[in-house]
Amino acid sequence: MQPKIERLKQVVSILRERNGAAIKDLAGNLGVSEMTIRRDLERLRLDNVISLVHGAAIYKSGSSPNGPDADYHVAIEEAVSNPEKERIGKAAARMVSPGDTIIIDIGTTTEMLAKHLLQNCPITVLCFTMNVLADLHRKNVDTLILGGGYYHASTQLFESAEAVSLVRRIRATKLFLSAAGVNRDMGLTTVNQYEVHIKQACIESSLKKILLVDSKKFDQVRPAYVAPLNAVDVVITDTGISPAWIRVLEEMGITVQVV
Amino acid sequence: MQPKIERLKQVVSILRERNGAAIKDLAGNLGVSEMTIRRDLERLRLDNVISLVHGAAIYKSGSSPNGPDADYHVAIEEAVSNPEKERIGKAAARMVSPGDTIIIDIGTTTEMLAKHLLQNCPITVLCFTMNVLADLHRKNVDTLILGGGYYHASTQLFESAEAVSLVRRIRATKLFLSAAGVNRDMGLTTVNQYEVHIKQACIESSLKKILLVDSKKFDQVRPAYVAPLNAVDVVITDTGISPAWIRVLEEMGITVQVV
DNA sequence: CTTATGCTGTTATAATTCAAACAAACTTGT
DNA sequence: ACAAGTTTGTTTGAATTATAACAGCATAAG
Repeated sequence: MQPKIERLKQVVSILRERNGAAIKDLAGNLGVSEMTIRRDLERLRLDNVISLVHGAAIYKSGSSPNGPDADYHVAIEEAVSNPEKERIGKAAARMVSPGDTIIIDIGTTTEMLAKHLLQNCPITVLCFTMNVLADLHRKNVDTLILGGGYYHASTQLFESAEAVSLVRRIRATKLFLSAAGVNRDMGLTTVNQYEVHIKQACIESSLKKILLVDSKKFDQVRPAYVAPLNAVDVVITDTGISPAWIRVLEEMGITVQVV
Repeated sequence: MQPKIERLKQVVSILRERNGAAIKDLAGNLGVSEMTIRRDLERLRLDNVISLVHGAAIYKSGSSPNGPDADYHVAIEEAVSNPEKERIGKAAARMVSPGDTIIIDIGTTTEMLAKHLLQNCPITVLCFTMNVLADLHRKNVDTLILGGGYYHASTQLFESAEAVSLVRRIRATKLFLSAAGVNRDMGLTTVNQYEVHIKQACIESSLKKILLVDSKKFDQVRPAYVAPLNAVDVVITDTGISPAWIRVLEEMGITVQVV
């Protein structure tokens, strides 16, 4: 039941973003069979979220407010957009000033930063993922740099040794870093080993390091070690953080911003 | 010609309103055959207004490169969907076999190749531009590699020294090359110097080099030298090529395909 | 008047998708 | 641990759509 709900959210997210999609594409993107997607879509159709045509689903943007299962629709929509992460991203966007060169790290929280960046802001941005790229593509940022390489469809991430070289050639005023685990003794950790070199290079190339993590990440440990806690200068997180953690961070000289 | 433009506008209007529609429905609503709708949609797809899936079309919102898509008729009048380049791209797409690793060079002609590539074809693709990336992003190719770097908004191109390194690490079965000038004595030339290293690296990393050029490019010379004519194995061009040029190329051992 | 050109519709064949049924894998509750 | 209920993937024949090729028809130019 849990994985199914998660997949349904992803399906709705994709359909909303693209206005619709072929069943074959959805199956490929989510790594499940077409039959599974078909059953998911049938459920969404009954809830009036989409309309089905032969081979594809089309998102209904003019949502029916008084549909029989409108609650379900809203529930899915809200769950898709995580309010904590959105607030964190918004706060991070406020820290960006004209003239900055910023690096946007991989991760769902840092994606929110890209969405909330102002239009026509004269900044230089370095990023590594397709969705951040798509967001910035239309925002007329001054300079846009992408660390290229092999594309991972599941995470929309480009990865290569050359991207690391590219980062090393760059000097940024601010880095917006993410982490899957934040532990006092084990430091900042992430899931995939290939992210490590990129993240470390980003830390070394940036003047001010800003960590964006929702409060669930505290005390967690993930397999790939990135850096010690004191590698960062600022932490932006949500109100779920414990007072003890705030004390720990501030004793290390880290500024904590709770949103 | 006038009734067709009118119908195209209606099609765009419907698709924009509903986010997308089945071909069968469009044919019914507009009172024409499905074949006609299919041809209309193919044109809209090449103009990047919609994406096509089996049985339906999905409207692309906000992806219009210049200005609001409200006055799409401008794009239609422009209709720069250059038929020669389209045929060349289609012919090139037919040369791609499952299992291939292909490099798609920069240029408007090579873009057409990306648009005509089959969905779910198990190939590895290396590219350098945003629009090719966007085309391939949803086609479920086996592996997708992007040479990253600084983004040039005007040409939708990523450029960096690291992209050249990336190309050097790769071995492709087929390269689809473009050129701004093709001259017997001056060889293959292009406009910008920064394209040269990429193109040369692509040539060195590829087994079979296929040049895609419309016939207007013959005899022209551009400032940046790329390679001699005999660096390529196959030339695909349109029927505007002169018999003399065909003879010249074939005497060099180059296969010429006219479409 | 004839030719050329572009647009539309029809056909036949190929390719893709659908829907149902069953089996395997995973959850859940006892 | 066991059984009941979900969820997912695969297979099959049937239905739908795609593509290419050809023919009809209008319009415009010579």
